[in-house]
Amino acid sequence: MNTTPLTELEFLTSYDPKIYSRPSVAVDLVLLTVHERKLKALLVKRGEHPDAGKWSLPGGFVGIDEPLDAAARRILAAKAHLNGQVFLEQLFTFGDPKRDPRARVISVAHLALVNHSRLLRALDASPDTTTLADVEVSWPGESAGPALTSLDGKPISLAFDHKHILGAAVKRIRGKLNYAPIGYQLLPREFTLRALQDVHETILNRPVNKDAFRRRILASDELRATGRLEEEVGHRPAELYRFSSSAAV
Amino acid sequence: MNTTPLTELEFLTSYDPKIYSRPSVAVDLVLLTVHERKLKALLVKRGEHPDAGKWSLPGGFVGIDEPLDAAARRILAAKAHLNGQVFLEQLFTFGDPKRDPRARVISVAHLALVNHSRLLRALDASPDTTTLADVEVSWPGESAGPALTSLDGKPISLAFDHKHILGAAVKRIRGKLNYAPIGYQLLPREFTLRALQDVHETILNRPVNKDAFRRRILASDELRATGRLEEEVGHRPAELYRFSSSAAV
DNA sequence: GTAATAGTGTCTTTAAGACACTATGTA
DNA sequence: TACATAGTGTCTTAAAGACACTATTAC
Repeated sequence: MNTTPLTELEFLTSYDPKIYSRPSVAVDLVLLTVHERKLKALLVKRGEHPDAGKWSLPGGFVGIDEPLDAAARRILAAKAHLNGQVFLEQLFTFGDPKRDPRARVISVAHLALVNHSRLLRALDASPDTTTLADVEVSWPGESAGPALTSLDGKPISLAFDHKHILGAAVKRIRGKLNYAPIGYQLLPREFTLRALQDVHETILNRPVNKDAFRRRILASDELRATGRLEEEVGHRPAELYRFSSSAAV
Repeated sequence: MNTTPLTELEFLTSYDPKIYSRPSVAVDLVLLTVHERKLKALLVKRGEHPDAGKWSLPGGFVGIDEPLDAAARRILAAKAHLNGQVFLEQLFTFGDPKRDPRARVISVAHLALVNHSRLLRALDASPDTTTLADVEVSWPGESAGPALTSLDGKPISLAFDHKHILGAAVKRIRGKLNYAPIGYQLLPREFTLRALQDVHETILNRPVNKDAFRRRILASDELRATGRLEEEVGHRPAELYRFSSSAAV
């Protein structure tokens, strides 16, 4: 058996005759945050056709030697000016040949979560081609579908298949809430249990039982009480907690 | 604003200067089945370097106009001779730049499930470069890691990063068992509750409570009793069930 | 009849939900 | 003081686990 390494070109042409019509690979980013009991996603305004003027998820092509998550973090830094620790995970790969009318572009969608005030500070340094749109999903529980987005109460439509990517992101974060401690990613380092419950209710789009929520969260040993209280709230202040393995933010 | 459509070449060269060094995109397939209380995966023997002679997951490049799931089904037909209805879902996209030493190949891994006897019939028509290897995973519950594979009790190592792809597949199917009716995908059209429980125990690699399992499965309304009994079993025969929405197999 | 597994009934345990009650800050 | 929300204690409910018991077929 011939074990002499082929050159990359030999390999590709022998294995993949369509080497010169390979798909492009991009990363699109669903950056979610929660503010005032609303789920919000970062969008950027498209400057070029197709869909020029429409809002879209931030994205970009993957470098030839760049890991997928590195591309996602590069886009996170470029479009949202977020550099430090940010929750990020791969979501799903969208590969419909017609999803981009110009060419075959396969998009490896990623989900990122960041707390609202940190995001606002970062976006202050951004051009005004970005916005935080409200995200609404009508479907409950385990079902799924596209997400609806609006700005100042007015519905907006997204470029390409981005409403489906956003829908997949909402489904993912709803599912993860049940078994993974991710709510704190959307809050400042110290927060009250009520604030965490608000985040859960916003994401799930339904009320959650206060007693059971407190019992479950505290029993899970994921939070650490600080002993300090919130201030200036006009009523009895709640105790502040931190996430236990404080690699957070 | 110029709204004249660019040609694809103009678009790609302006947007993606590295057009001529784009990654290749492949699909790798984790085809799982269960037989005699063992989880098994379809492997193919590599004929070419690197890793010539090693076992690997079946895979192939994605056509320029081919949807990702279509590529997965094409590979399913080519490597396992499976053509009809087969459970298939996208798993995860593996994009480490060094995962293939020859070139940048991004792999969109897919998970497929099929019942053992149907698979054996299909594989009868296959060359002997395929095998069904035993899959073992040591990590329990929600944790994860690479999978171990063995043939006739002897450990085998897989090509590329395929042990990690296989590990992700086992994690996925374990998670899905908790909320989705997928066990029946691994059984013939009619099966006993005990057989379904065996499948669950094999995948989860732990015993499951018989009473609770029966109650939960029957309450979920996913199964339909046939009224008929299994035969020739040497003891009291169990009733045969079918999956309710019998799009199955 | 015995062996072996199928299938049922019921008690215990665990976690969620309901709800009333007390606690403690601001105004 | 009133008010609003924080936080606790306990009862109810739902589902899982434990376990004993009956049922039915092969032999």
